Amino acid sequence: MTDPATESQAEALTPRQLAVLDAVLGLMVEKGDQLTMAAVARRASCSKETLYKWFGDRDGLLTATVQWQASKVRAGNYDRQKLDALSLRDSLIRFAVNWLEVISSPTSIALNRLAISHAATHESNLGGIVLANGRFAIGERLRPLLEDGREAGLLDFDDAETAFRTFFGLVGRDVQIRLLLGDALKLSAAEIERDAARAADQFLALHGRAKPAPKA
Amino acid sequence: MTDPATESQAEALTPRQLAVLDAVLGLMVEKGDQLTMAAVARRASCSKETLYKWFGDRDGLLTATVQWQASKVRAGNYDRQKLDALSLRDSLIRFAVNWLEVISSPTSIALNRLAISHAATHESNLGGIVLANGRFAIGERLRPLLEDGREAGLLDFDDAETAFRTFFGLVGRDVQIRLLLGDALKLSAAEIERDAARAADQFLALHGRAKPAPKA
DNA sequence: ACGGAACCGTAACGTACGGTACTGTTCCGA
DNA sequence: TCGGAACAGTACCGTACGTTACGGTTCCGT
Repeated sequence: MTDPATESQAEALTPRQLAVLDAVLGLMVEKGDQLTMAAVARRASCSKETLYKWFGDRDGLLTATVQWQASKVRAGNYDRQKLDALSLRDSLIRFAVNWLEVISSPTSIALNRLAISHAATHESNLGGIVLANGRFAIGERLRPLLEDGREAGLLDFDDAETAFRTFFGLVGRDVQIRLLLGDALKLSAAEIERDAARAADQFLALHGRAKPAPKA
Repeated sequence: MTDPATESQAEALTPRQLAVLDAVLGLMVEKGDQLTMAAVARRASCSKETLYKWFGDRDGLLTATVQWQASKVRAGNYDRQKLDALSLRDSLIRFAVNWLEVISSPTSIALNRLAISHAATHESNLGGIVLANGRFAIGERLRPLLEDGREAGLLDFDDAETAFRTFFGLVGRDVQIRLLLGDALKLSAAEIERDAARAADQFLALHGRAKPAPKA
C-alpha cells in the first residue's frame, strides 16, 4: 500500500522508463499472454539490453509495471466532511463507481490475470502488489467514510472491516471473476452508475441507521 | 452447463484416463504453473505419446481435466419442498457453505488460475467451462429455491438473476479474488459456516418478506 | 574535436517444452 | 504359439523465449 519500497520505485524512474512500462501495459492488454521481452523492446523502441539494464530481468520489468499502474490508480481520496444521509450515500456511490470502473477496465483485467498467473508459482509477489493497491487500498480509503458515518449516527456496524467486505461484495458481485475468466460482460457507464447506486442502497439497508431519504 | 459436449466427455473416458486427469489436478495444485506434459506423464506413469493419443494436445488435456473436475463438483441439488422461513434460510446457508468450500479449495483455486491465464490469449475456452460449471451452474441451482421462496411469500424481488447476484456477492465478497492473487486467507469450517449464515441473513434482510430470524 | 557513456538493433546462446518417433514389453484373442 | 494392439519409456526435433554479447549511433561533457 504505502510501503516506501512500493512507492519510491515509480518516483525513481525516468519518463523514458515510464514510457517503457506503458508499452508493457499496452502489450498486456492487447496480446495478453504474449508478453515477450522482444515484443516489449519492439513496442517501446528500445533494446533488450536496455530493458535488462533498467529492470534486471523479466520479473523486475513486470513488477515495475504493476507498481507503475498502481500509482496511476490512486483515485480521489475521500475527504472528511460533515456527513448527512445524502452525502454519505453519494460518497458510497462514488466509491462503488470508481471500483467498478477499475475492475472492468481492460488494463485491470490484464494486470490481474498476469498477477494471478504469477501467484501460481513465481516468487515475485505480483499478486500481493495488486491486492495491496486494489482490494486493500480501497478498503483503507473507504474506512474513514464508514467510521464518519457511524460517528454521525448514520451507520451501524461493529467492525469496519466486515462492513467494508459486505460493501465490496455488494458492489463487485460476480463482475470481476466473470471478466477475468473471459466472459464478454459489458458495463456501460449508465449500468455502472445504476449498479453502484443499488449497491449503496443495499448497504444502507443493511447498515444504515437513518433513512437515506430524509422524511422526518 | 449441461451442454452434451461438455458432459459426454467425462463419460467416454476410461478409469485409466480419469486417473491421468486426477494426476493433472494434483500437479496443478502442487506445481501450479509447471504443468508440463512430461510431468503429467511421469506422475501418471504413462507415456507422452499416450497423452497425445488420448487427448490430442495440451489444450485437450487441460480441457478434459477442467470438465472432469467440473463433473465432480456437481453437489447436491436443491430439491423442491415446502418452504418456510427457516427451511429457506437453511437452504440458503447450505448453498453458501457449498460455494465457499468450493472457491476456497486448492483445486478450485488452481483451476481458476489456469483458466484465467488461458483467458488472456488462448482460444480453448477454459474460462467459459469454469464459468459454466461454477458461477452459472450455482446460479441455475439456486434459482428454483429463490422462486419457490417468492412463491411462498417469503422472498421479494423482481428479477431472480439480480437477486442471485446479490446473494453471490454477499457470500463471496473478496474471498475468491484474494485467494486467486495468493493471499494467505484461511477459511476454517467454522468461519465458512458463520460467513454463510451472515450472508443468508443479509440476503433475507434485503429480500425477505417475513422476518427470518435474529439479526447478525 | 575527442572520449566515453548510454542506448538501439540484432545476432547468438542456452534451455525448456510441446510434439513426434522409435523400441521394447505386456496382454489378449485366435 | 503367434500376431498385433496398447502402452511405457526414452530419445529426438523444432521452436519460442529469456538472457547475453556485440557493433554502430547519438549525445553530452571537456
